Amino acid sequence: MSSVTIKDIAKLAGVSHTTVSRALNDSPLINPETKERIKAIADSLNYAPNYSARSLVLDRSYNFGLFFSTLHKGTSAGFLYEAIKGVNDVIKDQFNLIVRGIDDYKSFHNVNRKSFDGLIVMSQSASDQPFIEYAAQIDIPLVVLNRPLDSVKVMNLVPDDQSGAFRVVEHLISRGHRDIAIIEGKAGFKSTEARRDGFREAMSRYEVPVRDEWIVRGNYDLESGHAGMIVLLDLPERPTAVFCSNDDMALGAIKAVTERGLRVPEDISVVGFDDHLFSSFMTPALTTVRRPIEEISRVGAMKLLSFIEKKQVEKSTVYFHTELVIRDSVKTITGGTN
Amino acid sequence: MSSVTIKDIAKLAGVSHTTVSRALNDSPLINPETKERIKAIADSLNYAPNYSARSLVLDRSYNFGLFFSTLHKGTSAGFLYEAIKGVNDVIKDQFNLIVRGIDDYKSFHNVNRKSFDGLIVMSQSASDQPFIEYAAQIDIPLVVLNRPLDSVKVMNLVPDDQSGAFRVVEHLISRGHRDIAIIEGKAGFKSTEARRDGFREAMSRYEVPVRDEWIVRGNYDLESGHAGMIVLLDLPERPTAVFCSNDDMALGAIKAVTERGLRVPEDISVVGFDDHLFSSFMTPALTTVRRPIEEISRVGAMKLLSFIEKKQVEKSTVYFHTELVIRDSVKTITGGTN
DNA sequence: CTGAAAGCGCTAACAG
DNA sequence: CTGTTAGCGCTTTCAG
Repeated sequence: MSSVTIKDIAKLAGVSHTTVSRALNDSPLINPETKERIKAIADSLNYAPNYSARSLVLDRSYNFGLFFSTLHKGTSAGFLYEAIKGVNDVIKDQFNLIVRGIDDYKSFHNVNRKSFDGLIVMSQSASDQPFIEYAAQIDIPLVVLNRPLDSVKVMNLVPDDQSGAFRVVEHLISRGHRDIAIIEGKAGFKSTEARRDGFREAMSRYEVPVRDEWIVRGNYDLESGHAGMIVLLDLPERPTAVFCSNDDMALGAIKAVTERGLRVPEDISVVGFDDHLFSSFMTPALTTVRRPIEEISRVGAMKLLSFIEKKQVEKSTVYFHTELVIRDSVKTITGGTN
Repeated sequence: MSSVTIKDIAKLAGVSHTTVSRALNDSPLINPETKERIKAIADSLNYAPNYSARSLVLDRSYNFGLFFSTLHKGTSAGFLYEAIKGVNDVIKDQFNLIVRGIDDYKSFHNVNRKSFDGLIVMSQSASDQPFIEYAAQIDIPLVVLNRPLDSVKVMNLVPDDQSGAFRVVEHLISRGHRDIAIIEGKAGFKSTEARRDGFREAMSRYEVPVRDEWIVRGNYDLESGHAGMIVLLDLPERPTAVFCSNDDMALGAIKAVTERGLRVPEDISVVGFDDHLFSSFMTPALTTVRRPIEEISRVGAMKLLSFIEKKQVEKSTVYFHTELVIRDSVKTITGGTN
């Protein structure tokens, strides 16, 4: 039961272990017949290479790190799911997919070229800036997804949140809304800013005034959307539409509306951002913006793979198109501008 | 920039690399002063051990495999999320958490003691039976979560789906329902059977007749819940309550009800299973059963950890309590039995 | 308390 | 086409 090595095979085949190594690695300079013979023996012995030994000599770990800002707080299930799915689809079983929360590290020392052939950072907040800078500095093949970086030069794949937010707010305006509120995302998240900027851009482009009391803070979770909507509903002058910075908060917001005996979209319109799996099944189905996390992850994994193979990295920022998804949570107000 | 080894440290410290190794591993038989000196040098050099080398000699990989039946189909985002969170919380950074879909393997050869110190299989269907049998046979520390096994003897941690289903159906009955339908889960999943059994158990215990046309198939996704409810709604005689075998299907089912201009729970009651994160925020908030995946994963990881440390495995089946969560999706029918 | 030497399993010159 | 030899970085006897 104890594991078989190339030496065992060598003995049985009557050759040197070097020949076995070459045969198993499909070296061209080896007799096709002996190669087959060796492979047959290896098969019959259920030989599996010792990756630690191979890693040691080849200086490759066969590890692919997928690092999230955190695994405890702020990461939504759908987000984790799409990212893992996207990356896994690409690497299959050529690499080990190692999932990590950056905030689980006390020290980054053990994150290095020896332990990881490459790193994908799924960045959700500026909190992982030190890690990204560390990774960039040790010169490990690296791809940073989701959060646009300014300082560090790396391969950076990000959704175009701002234009997505712009389009969904533009959509509200086109349906005749002029009293539009925003429930913002978590403070410090770049996406929070980008979505707010898209909101403001649309408002100013169409010359719709922004009212301070209609800007409320959230933190991307259900509860904060719920709480935020209550604040808005309690205002003397209510908005007719609310842009929630993600779908989770939109769900919480709609709950708050319902609890007051009001209805979406009849009494107040609500839009979200992300297009979660459940968003089309809510009542009403949620108008939102689709952020292609799975696609970004897939492309990120492919890029990283090619960096590793070519032993050379590119550095650039690539934006991925976000898409307005129109459903039933927005009411058309007569006298609309469109 | 090229990485520093214990030999480099040895040279600087004026000792042998053996001594460095011992110092860094906190061997007791070493002079405390030299130990400190060596550690200081190691720190200043940013030394990080080469895990491939250490693995080779120690015959440990530091890899912890978390294997799902599939990563493509059938695994819900929340499920993946809770499992990863639970396991990660336990192993922190002592191990690499390697996430895998069993159906991504062409051959299991590379899953062995050399590559993994231990395995957690999050089993969702009988399709991974061959894998589990393989793992049991190579005698690797192993824990199987979520799906109850009959043949193989391993450490098996599972939610008590049947009693959960029993309790939620009992709840329907206690609220006066006697016309109760079920939308079943994916065929071939053990959980589908267990929940069906709990349903039947409650029905027979309280002597409520089960009607064939009120048993409809689903496959655990939103769409199938939607489709299943349409079938039920089109029946000449409708049930007053529907037990959906998971929350995703309940969401789809409620959508179908709403589309018909009917309301939950006024016109028809709906309950689910799983207690997804969003279930309390649906309208109406969903009555369901909580399945403690995160807890099961956490306990599973702890067990596996101890197997690895003690170099000895236990084999038994442990059930985890599922919990009825009462919310607003069930109407009380007057003349109820309770 | 410390060092010399061996070896984990594998690949890669270098010779033939 | 094949074998000999060395060595990847680390831990562990075995001697001092």
